[in-house]
Amino acid sequence: MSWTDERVELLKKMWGEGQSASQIAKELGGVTRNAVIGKVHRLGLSNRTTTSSSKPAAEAKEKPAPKAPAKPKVQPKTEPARPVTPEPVAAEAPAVEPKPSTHTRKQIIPAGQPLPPQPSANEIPAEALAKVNEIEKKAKRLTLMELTERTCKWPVGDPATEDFWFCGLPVQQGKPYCEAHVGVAFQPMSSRRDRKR
DNA sequence: CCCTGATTCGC
DNA sequence: GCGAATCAGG
Repeated sequence: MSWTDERVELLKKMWGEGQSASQIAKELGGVTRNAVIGKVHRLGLSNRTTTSSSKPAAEAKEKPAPKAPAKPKVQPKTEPARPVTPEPVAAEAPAVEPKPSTHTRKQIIPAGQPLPPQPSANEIPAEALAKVNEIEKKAKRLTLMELTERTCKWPVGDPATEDFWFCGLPVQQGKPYCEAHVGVAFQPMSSRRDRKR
């Protein structure tokens, strides 16, 4: 297989969408993820919002923009870090914690469903739930038979209905669910402290 | 172990 | 230009 315009176009598109090199390679067929990555680099479109790792920015290799005048902004710290509200860390929060989240919660748990390890009727972080909702839209919607060692086995819908499927997204290493579902499935039981935003 | 992207270097 | 091998990191 060679890099035809079509294939390159698809590559660009998918890469732009944040698809992983392996996924792109799978889609294209006839090439490995290495080939895809190699091509991506040759095309010059490398960095993007990667899912993990990579090089933060140890490099101070500034590419002087065409007209960008040098900006001697000497950052003492590499981390832009979020300006933490200068608040004298008193004891624990005075109890009631602000609940900005809109409770437009949709009942995602019908009834009599053999749900996986759910934190009882516990209160799952609204954020985690929101995350789940989002990814469920992109879920692979696999059937029981289609599940593999690496597909999220989180069930969605009512098993007694046609509207039932398994997430199917790539699982979190080790766990049986994808990242989002792991988030709601495994609650440390006491992780109620602040959120990192 | 699985996965990710980055780089190298012979072809 | 290509991409397997290898590397580095999660």
